Amino acid sequence: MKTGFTAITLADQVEEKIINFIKENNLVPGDSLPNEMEFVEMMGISRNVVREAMSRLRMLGLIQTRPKRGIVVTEPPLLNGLKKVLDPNLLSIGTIKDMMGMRIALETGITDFVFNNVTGADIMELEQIVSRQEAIGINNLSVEDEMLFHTKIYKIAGNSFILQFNEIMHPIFVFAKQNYESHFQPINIKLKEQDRIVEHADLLQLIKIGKKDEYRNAIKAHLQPYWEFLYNYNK
Amino acid sequence: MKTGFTAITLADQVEEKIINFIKENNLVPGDSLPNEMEFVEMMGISRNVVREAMSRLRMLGLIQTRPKRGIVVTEPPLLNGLKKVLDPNLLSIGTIKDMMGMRIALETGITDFVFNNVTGADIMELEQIVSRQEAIGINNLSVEDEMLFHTKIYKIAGNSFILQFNEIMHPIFVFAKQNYESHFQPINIKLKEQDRIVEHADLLQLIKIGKKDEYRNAIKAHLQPYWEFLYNYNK
DNA sequence: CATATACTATTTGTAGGACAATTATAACAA
DNA sequence: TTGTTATAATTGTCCTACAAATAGTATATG
Repeated sequence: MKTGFTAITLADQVEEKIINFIKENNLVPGDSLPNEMEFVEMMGISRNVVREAMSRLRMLGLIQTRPKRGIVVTEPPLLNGLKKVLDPNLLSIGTIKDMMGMRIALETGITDFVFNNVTGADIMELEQIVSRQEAIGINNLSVEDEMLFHTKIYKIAGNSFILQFNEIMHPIFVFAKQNYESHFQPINIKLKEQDRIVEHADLLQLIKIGKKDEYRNAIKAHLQPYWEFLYNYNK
Repeated sequence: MKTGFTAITLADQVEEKIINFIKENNLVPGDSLPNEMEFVEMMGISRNVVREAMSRLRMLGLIQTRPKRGIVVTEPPLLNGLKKVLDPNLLSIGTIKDMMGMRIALETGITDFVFNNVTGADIMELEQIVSRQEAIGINNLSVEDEMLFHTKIYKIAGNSFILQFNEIMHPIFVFAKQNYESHFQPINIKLKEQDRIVEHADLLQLIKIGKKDEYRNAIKAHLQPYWEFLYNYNK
């Protein structure tokens, strides 16, 4: 049985042609595109097909369309597509594991940026986050609590693309954490057996005393259990 | 003048509803969706609108559609959308700079993975790449030549998502490199004034002798000029 | 009985026409 | 000059029709 094959539709081709049209004519955000009927005539196809293609580009944020005004090129938000597609239910464990790996690489990789940019005010904010989390108790931390600390770290790094990427990865982290904890419940039992777990307080301390290399190792140790766990996990 | 506002169309809403339908019913790759006409009746809209929404999901790789068979959920390739949208002409310098920053963070961040996974065969392959590049001469390296070395590093890291991401970022790297070199031509003049440039041969040497921390600093030094350059660059 | 072939019905793919909704532009009025 | 109104152009939505592909069934064939 033939499987997986999907025909290339006219909409697919027209979508590509329109993207090429933008590139070949060096259009930049703010420039106008020909209107729907002009594309219809240019390509000898029906308006429906043009509209399907435009609808795609519109969703990606590559164009904006308004009655009478026509079609205008816009600066696309880069991660629109990824956001819509990133549902752990639809992804293989291998993919989820790779994404957690990417997250680890990213968060260790921004260490230099973090240490370059961090201010006294940042540290104060981190201290507040940590003390609030200690009040809650490490065993009761929700994923959102957990996220607060990391998001602040990303903000200090000062790269809005990375920040955005991290936000979008959130469902993956939720998935990894929930499944991890449902296996090693309660999580702290498992962790007490090992060397003491790396907590946010430890990470903050390393930032405060400027131990960059130790921080890099610590943040990795903080995240890696979830990644390693995914090796043995079956959905 | 009102600007930037784009109406929320029916297609936008239907797209969202279909995605929610998949999530709420816990559909996984291989499961079937209701066909077009069923959605038409469910939502009281025209078939055109449903088709626009489906066309979007199809583009993202979230579904496959075939006559008679209907609509089937598929595991989405995560970066379909990003790939279509990533054209340096359409992006602000700030965004491009952030993406280069992400690349630097990623490539430094995978250092641990690289050193954990690297084999003798990998090193031999890297040696071949480096010696070929030295034959060409560092000043004559095309972006594609340059890329060969880095792509191999990413492969060693063994994370296909990161590898894919790097491939998609290629246009950004081309843009950064070309503009950098058109400012400091020839690039080597500029670099000779500084401490000796970090070349692929140096990176390879550090891998061979297992100097992980030095490698991490070196790979950063190797890439950072492009990133810093973007600060002062105006399109 | 097994296997290949042809048929049928269903569903997506494409086309074209009609009208509604929106709004940039022009024309006009104050 | 400024504000209002009319207009015309363009996208947004709906509808109908048919083409193309194909899963499933029926039929023919060895």
